[in-house]
Amino acid sequence: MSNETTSGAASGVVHEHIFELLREAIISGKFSPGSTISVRKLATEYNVSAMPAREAIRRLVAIGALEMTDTRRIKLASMSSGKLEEIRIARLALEPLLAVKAWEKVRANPRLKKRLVEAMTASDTAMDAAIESGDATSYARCNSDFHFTLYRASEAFVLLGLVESLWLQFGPYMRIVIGQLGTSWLKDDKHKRAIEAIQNDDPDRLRDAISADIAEGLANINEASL
Amino acid sequence: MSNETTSGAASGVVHEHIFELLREAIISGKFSPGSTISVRKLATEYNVSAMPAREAIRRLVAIGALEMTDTRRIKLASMSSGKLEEIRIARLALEPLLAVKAWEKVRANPRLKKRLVEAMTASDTAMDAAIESGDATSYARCNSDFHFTLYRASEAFVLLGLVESLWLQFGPYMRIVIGQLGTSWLKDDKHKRAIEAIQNDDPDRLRDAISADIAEGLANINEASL
DNA sequence: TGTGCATTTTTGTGATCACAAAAATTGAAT
DNA sequence: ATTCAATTTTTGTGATCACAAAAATGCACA
Repeated sequence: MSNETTSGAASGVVHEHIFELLREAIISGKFSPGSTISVRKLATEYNVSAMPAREAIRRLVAIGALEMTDTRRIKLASMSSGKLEEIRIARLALEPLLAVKAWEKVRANPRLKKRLVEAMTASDTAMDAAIESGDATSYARCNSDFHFTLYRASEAFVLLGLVESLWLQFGPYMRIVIGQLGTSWLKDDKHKRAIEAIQNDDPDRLRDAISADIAEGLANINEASL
Repeated sequence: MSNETTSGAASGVVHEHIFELLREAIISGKFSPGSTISVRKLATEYNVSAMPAREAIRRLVAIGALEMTDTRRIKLASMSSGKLEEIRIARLALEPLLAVKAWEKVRANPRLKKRLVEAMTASDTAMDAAIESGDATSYARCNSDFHFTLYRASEAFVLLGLVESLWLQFGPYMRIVIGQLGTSWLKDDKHKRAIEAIQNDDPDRLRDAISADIAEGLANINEASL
């Protein structure tokens, strides 16, 4: 009964829809690292059969967002100081590049540039609101939105895929830190600096702002949770 | 009739075995970019049922080694000059880092260092033989072995995953170029420089050797196939 | 010989069942 | 109340079937 999901599958194929839902849940921090995920539980939760859940999980394992234990149980990717250091290095190597590439894409087209700046500002404003109201989940999503709005503008989809993989790996832990410490200590001046750098066509300043944001964010995880 | 494969699945789980076989086939260039891959054909070829083939394909699509067309057909990841440029940037950003990390790991331990140098030398020697005999497939595999022998020594598995994804994307096209032009024009002095740099504890020279090797290899693809 | 339509085959996807192994639960004995 | 063995449940994996859509093939017609 009811092959199609009751909510009406967004993208034609069910397992891709489940993948997106699960991905969003991970980024937003709706799973705590200890919790276990299983094919049948996921299928029940999203009201689909086992196959789409299996395929979604398989994809997320493939890109490092989920892990399989030695006994083939599924859980969020574990974290360690070494892994976090690797993520720091990789993000610092890739994300400033993506940011500058995005700026290069919109640089010559005032309309595009205006649209990008507006979208980034919108995410940043929403993030401020999330900080104000202490909503950690909303903060995590807005922060992700801010960065990927910028990065997507680069149209560099290979690099984008690598960076998405990294975000899925540290995202849940960022969320936990915020959950523990609250949002009052968060600042987003790096984001505002990045927006200004794009407006002023200053790639060096953009690079620095993104680098500083990455370093600060991951340092928080390192201090608080390890 | 024989659930277990007649050859006795190497790693306990069938779909992982198929994944490794398919991965190896892609790296070695056993698929031409035009050729189509399908669940049932793959299953028949490796004498397994459809499920393990599906899961292996799903994983390789997730990491960018395979692509799905708009009509959900499966093929090798396509290539373009823009994509190749992205791969170049990402490789130059990540692989020299991995190489230096590997050197840092073995630096203090003469036994480890000796073992690494010997393994790299072995791959390099085998690659020379492949160039000599004009065996493009063997060359592709040896070249991959050389780099990943080094990178694996870093024990930086997050970075390693990113780089593996990149190699699976450009690997087939490197193989094609070699197939078209033969192996006589290939040099591997960059590899020998990398080995010497490790022996002499010269990370700057190691970084440069790896960077030069990447730049040269990808430039060849760019010139020959696009 | 070339062209367009109809038929057949191939293919990705979803659903369901079986099975072994791991985890969770139960319950009895001390 | 605690411990440990026995039982039950959960879980990943493999196998198989159905279905719709796309690709390939065949064939008649010009």
